[in-house]
Amino acid sequence: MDTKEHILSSAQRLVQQRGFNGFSYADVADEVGIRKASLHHHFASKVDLGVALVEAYAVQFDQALANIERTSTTALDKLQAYVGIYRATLDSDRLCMCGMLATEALTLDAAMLPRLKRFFVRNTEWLAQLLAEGRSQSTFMFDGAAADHARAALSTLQGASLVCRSSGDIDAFDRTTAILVNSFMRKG
Amino acid sequence: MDTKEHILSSAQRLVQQRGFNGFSYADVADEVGIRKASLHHHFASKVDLGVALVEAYAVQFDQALANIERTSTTALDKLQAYVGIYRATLDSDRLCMCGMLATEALTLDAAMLPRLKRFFVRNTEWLAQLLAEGRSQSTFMFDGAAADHARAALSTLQGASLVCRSSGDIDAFDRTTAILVNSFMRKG
DNA sequence: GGATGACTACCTTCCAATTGGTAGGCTAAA
DNA sequence: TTTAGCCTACCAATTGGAAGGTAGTCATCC
Repeated sequence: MDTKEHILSSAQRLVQQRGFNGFSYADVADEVGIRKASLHHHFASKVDLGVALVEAYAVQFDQALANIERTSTTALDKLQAYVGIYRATLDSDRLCMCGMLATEALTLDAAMLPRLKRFFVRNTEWLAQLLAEGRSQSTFMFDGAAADHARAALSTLQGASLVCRSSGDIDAFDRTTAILVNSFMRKG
Repeated sequence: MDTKEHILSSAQRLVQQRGFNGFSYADVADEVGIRKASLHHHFASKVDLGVALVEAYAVQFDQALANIERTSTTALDKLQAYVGIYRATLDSDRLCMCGMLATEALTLDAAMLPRLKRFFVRNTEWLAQLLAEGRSQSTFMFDGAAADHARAALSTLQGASLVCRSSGDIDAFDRTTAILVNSFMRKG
């Protein structure tokens, strides 16, 4: 139980830093301090571990979103807090785990894909509602479907994280997200 | 020579689809139709292959950019043609090779990283010049440094590709890029 | 209360397959 | 005669995983 969580958090970090094809059971075992075979006791196969990782990550993200709803009041605050999630991830030398997995999708077991997809749907829906809320309050301004702008915003955040990993320039990430947030603000 | 190019194009596709950690020398050898050991004759190590891949990809991209300059006249046309590169990549079930590599950066040999970085710098600079050109012609409109908007646009394209790989929804990709292009257009 | 059995968590040992890579030899062209 | 290009045949290390054993913790039933 404690060990299981230890495994999950260790493996999650490894995926976020190195990708699903970039770590092995041996890596996780070393970090957790148990033998490789004991890992198989908790997660019979690497696919099982992968599925558990995506599901655990979805729960974490839902909690983070709920936390934003609780602590932020305005639509702008919420949007900035959402950006802050990605910023914090970058700060710990990680990428969004599902962004990482998405690039590796063609190599992943079929069992992981629907869960992965759901993560993006969930995020897009949450953002869409936020944007729609902001528009109805005249805080935000944009043309067209909120869902499309939500997906575009999510894309920008994922892409900015990826670009930042190559450049190492986190200030550039901040400027990108500033442009993103600003694009929703009323002009004039 | 012909074989060498065959190896490069095969390996490039493998990286774009499965990532640098998602393919092996055996995979390439099978596709090219030679033995694994013969690969080592052309590229002594996988790192050497990786370096050659990034350099070849940079050349390809430079050619594609030059091609845009030659065939497109307006800034808007050029921007749309640039988006078209990513769209075509998605259509062949690939991601931008350097986007793929960027996510795996923490697992790559140090020799690949400066080349990878240069790709993003090059793209950002090209886009920045395009955006600046469009603004000076009053085709585009945006506040602040063109370089920052260029980086943001690149981020959106990379991220939209990644999200599309998970959703499989290429229409959504088109809507995202439409929003991106539209964000530079004069309003009212 | 003590034996029983089920269960959890971990272990050592082993496995076949795959990884990137080496050594050395053959052939054909320059 | 050298060299480029390819081969067969290896290699050690690592991969994910299977087999089977041990120790502790339960609840249950006589």
